[in-house]
Amino acid sequence: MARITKEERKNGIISAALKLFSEKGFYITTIPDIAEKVGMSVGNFYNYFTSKDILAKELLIYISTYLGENIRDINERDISTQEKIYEIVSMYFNMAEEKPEMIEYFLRVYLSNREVFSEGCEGMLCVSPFVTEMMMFFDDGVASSELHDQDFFSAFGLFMGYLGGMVFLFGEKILPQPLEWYKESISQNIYNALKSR
Amino acid sequence: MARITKEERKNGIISAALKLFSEKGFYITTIPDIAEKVGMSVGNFYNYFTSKDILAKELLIYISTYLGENIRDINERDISTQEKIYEIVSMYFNMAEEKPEMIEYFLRVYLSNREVFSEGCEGMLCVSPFVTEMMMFFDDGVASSELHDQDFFSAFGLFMGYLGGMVFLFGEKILPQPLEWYKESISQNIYNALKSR
Amino acid sequence: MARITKEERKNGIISAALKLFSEKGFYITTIPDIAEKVGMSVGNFYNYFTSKDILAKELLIYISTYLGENIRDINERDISTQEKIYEIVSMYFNMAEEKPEMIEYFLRVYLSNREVFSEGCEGMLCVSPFVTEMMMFFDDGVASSELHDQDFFSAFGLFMGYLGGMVFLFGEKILPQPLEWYKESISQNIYNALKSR
Amino acid sequence: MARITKEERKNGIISAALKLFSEKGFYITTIPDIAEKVGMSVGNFYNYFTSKDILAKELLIYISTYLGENIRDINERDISTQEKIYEIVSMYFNMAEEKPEMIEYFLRVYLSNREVFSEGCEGMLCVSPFVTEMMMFFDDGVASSELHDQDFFSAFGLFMGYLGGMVFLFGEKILPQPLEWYKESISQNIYNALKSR
DNA sequence: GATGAATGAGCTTTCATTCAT
DNA sequence: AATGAATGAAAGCTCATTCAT
Repeated sequence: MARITKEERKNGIISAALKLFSEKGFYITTIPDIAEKVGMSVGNFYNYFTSKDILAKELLIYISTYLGENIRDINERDISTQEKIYEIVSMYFNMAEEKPEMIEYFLRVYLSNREVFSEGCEGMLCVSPFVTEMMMFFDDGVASSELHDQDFFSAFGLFMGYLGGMVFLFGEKILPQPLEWYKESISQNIYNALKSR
Repeated sequence: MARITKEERKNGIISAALKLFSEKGFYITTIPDIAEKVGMSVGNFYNYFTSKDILAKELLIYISTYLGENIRDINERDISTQEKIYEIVSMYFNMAEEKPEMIEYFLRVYLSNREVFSEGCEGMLCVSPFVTEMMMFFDDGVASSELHDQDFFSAFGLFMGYLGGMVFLFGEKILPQPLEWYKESISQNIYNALKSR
Repeated sequence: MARITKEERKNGIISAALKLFSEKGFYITTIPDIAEKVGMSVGNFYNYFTSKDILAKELLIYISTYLGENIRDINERDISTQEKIYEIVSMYFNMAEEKPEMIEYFLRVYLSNREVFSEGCEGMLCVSPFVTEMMMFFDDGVASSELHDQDFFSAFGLFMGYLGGMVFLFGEKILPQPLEWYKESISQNIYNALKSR
Repeated sequence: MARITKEERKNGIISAALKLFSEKGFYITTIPDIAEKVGMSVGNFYNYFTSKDILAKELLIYISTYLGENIRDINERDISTQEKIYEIVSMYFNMAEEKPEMIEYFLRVYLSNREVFSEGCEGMLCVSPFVTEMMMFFDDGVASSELHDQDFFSAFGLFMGYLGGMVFLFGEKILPQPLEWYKESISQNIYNALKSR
């Protein structure tokens, strides 16, 4: 009799909203749009998320957690830092191809609708699961003398800005090659930039 | 008797809109907001720009041209590629501090409101003055054997993604130091990533 | 406890809009006008009709159907064609006195706001229930040799143009007598014009 | 040095407005539209007509006068009433083909935008040059015993409603034949309806 | 006479959110 | 939990008309 649990309903909304927000943008996507995609009434939507903004914030935490977990998996492997860089780039690009809504949500919704996240996600609050894991990565690399000891944000901005930039170009259909194709050179560039001197 | 010319009026709108869009976002900013900031009636606004979307596109071209000109100035100087990198980073960070609305517009409005720019700014159409100049920079660097000969987008994504990422962190007030402070390490990182091997 | 059904709401709008459009014209009548007359919020209006134009088209079909049904009732009676003419004229004038909004909508909204009906009501699309019935009337009259066999539009234009013209004069308060008063002479004129020779 | 006289300017406006109003309707046509078509500034337009409504009324008088003159020419000819009917129908249809803006203005602007003409054109005030001439026509026909002595409006409504109806069908591109083609049968129908019995 | 920038009220339409059922 | 009709504020945009030049 497989009842749909509250948890499943919530996941359904998350999944639908993620797709719509990342495709059409936060303001273009309406609550009726989302409700329709889940197959649920508008009124009922509000039993799961008390506002559009709250939904956006939960989505952000959801993605950040997911990304963080993926990076932790890589961090925990017994491979060199250079190999880790390659793995993170691969994972990120893979996600951008397989589940583009996640990365696109980051780039298009989070990075640009400040007003939506200003209350409750100040600083890196909603994004910390992912940022923390990147910190671990750098610290490990520096500890093992594979990476140059530098300010975290200089390194973080390079890594994530670079990947974000590439995915943006990919999303705009500007890249002449598939994302896959750039993995090597990009990992190499990142490594060259960060390695100990 | 210092009449306000049509050109000046248009510039007034551009300047006001740039500020508002970059601060509050495209959808939160209303035409009445802009008109009020310029000190002009709503109706009159439409004598200068036929729609909100058109304004957004003209703004993009305006910024791209401005950025492109600044980069050309650097490109034309008789300095090493490594120094050019430093100059571009400086110029970019300087702009982010002095005229934050320009860079923020790029990051927050252009990069995320696809639907606004999809008609008329396909590909890199409205952004070409700036992109072209970055191409020149890379080509020159490769020609003089200072830079590693690689795919343009790999290099472009690194450079602009990195700078964009830093400015984003700066805008979010996450950076513990002023942007200025990062110029050296970031230029170095970029140079290390791109230099000939 | 006598809830208002969706159907009743829609009919309420139709009825209010019909009155307002026919009295004040399509462009002078605003959606707030209509909503207020139905006792409903502006927003809610759009749950029933997706645009002002759509409403206008549905209204036209509504009237055309209503008129068509009335003519069919007359067509099916076992009376002479001359009597049918009298009955149609009576019915039309009666309607113009009792439910003037219907005829006036035809004359004032449909006949003159081409741009509103150009998409979706091309030719006689939205008006066919009524036109079809008039065709039946003529065909029957010709078949029984009571009417002269002539081009349909020559006959249709006479009949409807004449009636429309009279109702227009009536609406302009130009007629010295009530519409009622003209029934005989007009029916006679029409019959004389169309009867077999 | 052929200066453009005030009169010529006014005629230019009349001609342009007539075309625009009849094609697009009164409310869709804007004063800037008209000014542009005449090649004149918006501000200057108001030196010739003090408002859009005034223009509409002057247009109506202009057309009514023109139509009246054409009918007088026919009335004054030494031909039978039946021939006069044919001549009037011909003239009217000819005008509808050659200068459609005039007839269309009558049908689409005057007949349906009551609010525009309600002040200043009450009753048949602005249309009297034309109506008067039609009255003469009927009176003459009755006096010579060619027409049945009946109420003026019964006859007028038939004549003008019929012609208007046909031109409407023509304008809607519903008629399978050119207007020309219907002249005979329509004149005959009108004569049959009105002739003395 | 001529210009056209300027005004501002008002229009159609949208949408997050509520709440009676 | 679930429904979806209802609200109403606010958005983008238009246009007749004015008036300083």
